[in-house]
Amino acid sequence: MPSPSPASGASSPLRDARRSRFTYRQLAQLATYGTTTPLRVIAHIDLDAFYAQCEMVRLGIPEDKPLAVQQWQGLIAINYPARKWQIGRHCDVAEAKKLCPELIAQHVATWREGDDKWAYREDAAANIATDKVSLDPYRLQSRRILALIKDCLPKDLQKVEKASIDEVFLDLSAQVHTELLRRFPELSTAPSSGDSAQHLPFPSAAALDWQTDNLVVLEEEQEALDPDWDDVVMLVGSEIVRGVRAQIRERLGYTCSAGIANSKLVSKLGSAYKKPNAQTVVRSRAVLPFLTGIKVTKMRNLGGKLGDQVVSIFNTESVKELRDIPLDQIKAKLGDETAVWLYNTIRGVDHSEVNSRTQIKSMLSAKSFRPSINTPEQAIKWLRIFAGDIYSRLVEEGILEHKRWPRTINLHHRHAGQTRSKQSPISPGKALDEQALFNLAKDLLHQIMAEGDVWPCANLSLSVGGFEEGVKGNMAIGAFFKKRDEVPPPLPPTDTIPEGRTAEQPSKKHRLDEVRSIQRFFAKRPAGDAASLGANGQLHVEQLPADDTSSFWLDHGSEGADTGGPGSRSSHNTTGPEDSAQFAIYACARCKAGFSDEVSLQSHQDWHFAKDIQDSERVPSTSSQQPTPSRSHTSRSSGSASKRGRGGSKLEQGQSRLKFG
DNA sequence: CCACTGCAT
DNA sequence: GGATGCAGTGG
Repeated sequence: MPSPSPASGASSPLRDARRSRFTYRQLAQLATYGTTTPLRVIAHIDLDAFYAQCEMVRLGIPEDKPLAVQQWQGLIAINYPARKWQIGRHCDVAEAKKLCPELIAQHVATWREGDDKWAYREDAAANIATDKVSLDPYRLQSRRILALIKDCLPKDLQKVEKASIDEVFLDLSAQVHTELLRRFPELSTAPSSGDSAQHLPFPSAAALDWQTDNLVVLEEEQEALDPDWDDVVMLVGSEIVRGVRAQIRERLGYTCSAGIANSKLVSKLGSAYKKPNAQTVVRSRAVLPFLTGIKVTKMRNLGGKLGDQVVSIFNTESVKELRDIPLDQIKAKLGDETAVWLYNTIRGVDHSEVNSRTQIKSMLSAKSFRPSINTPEQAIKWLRIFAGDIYSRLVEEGILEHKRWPRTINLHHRHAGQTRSKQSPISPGKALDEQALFNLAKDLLHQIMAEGDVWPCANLSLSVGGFEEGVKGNMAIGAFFKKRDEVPPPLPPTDTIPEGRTAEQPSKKHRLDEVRSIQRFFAKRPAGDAASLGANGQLHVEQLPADDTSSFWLDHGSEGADTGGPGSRSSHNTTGPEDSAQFAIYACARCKAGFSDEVSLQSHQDWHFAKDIQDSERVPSTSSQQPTPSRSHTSRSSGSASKRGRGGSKLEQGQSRLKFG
């Protein structure tokens, strides 16, 4: 249980000078992802200015060129070269160009009424009234990166949580544990007393080589302390992360920053500490000094109202000053639970779990209207576009193969500063196509309109969620080659990886939801189609296609920052995210297999897809205390979400065609 | 199960 | 600020 006692473990006062502060038990807990061991190793990886990098890679723009991603007149991502010109998120395009005339402002892709697919369009910004942003290109890149990260880690010792489109948390504990036993055989011999509370011997190798890592600067006396196992595990973790980052860079062309620490909380702050393209290790001895330099509102869950409340109540943003406030005094202001959570947080104490989850739980398509819209006809036009957008993404999720199936649909609406929403179940028994989604959405709109006060409407959004897993890997591979058309809904084996716990959260209750459990199985990935980190923490690269990096986006590049609309592009095609568009024959980017036609390649890629799913089902999970309400988690890697570009004309990477109404 | 709120990128 | 996504609260 979380106790407000200061920081990490090992507080035995009667320590043998030649023994570690840590015990055999604490070491052993690494193997099971114990959430409270002070030896735990968590990494947070954050892509640098992600959308901007996606455009740089897609367009083949040299790394040092300033580029920003434009959305209407605003900027939603600014790469690091552009930041040198003081360009920030608050700038609009005009201001930014004034600051830096050479800035490349690439507008995001958009859906356009009457068109059946998203596209990069030169005139997007001028068509805010008819276009809606599509973030699909970034979702696709996100998936590729995530799949690669998973491929870099041992299949049976990985725990990966997709935290957002451009961030992941890794719990490296089990992998580090394995590596530790390999490097330090003395750890494998049981404690002489047979008591796991016995302290470990000191690590035999004294000096640790941190290579290019950033270490938080410490006072000399702190730094002078002998390295103990908490330092060693961080070193091993940072080696793993360095390898993963190198792969992301080499194979996909993206840079990222990472933090390695004992908790999600601190690792996340660590990844932000130095950017771009750097990693920061926060050893346990460095946690308090590190946090001292950070504003409380920068800490997770304190960036909003609660953070403001804390600042105004205690009259300081300083973590250091807040640490001087007695717990009781915080309790008096914030209530016991929140107070304890805050007390721990500002000391870097966070036992929240890294959830094995890489799949999306809901998807949303939204539009803010400037100016507002005023009629049902206008609204319905947008519902059509939302339905198209969401349907195409559902297809990517594997709805056609029943891999996943959404159970609810939700329409939100904003009027006069107020928002209202209506939700309804999606019949699991009926075919779900674009038209069906559209009809459901219209229904919800009518319900909302029935309650009045709708117009003018400033915002509409349609979302689906409550995904359930459908028939998955237990399907023979052959089944993936069958026709994919409307199929009956999935009869999902309701499932969930037993996991979930969020040790402490501010001011929230922890409902004990049903934690349904599942058995996952499946054959192992045939060795050799990916880079992986062996138990020794070294990166092993086995036959990953060299062209994987260059073929995907880069072949789009040479035309510069043009519109890229399907109509404006000539010779590259793209049927799927993995293909090598520049070759006449169809080659699988994953394994180099060649095919003579698109259909064969697609089938082959579907096989990869299926295999990825299977592989990803094997992540172990553990439980500890305090359940968190969770529905169905499970993980999959989607190294090759298969896209169908059926039809003749060119599509952007990963696009799918839609029929609008 | 539904509607809403808060936090986050 | 806009487009997303997640988790939690309370009815």
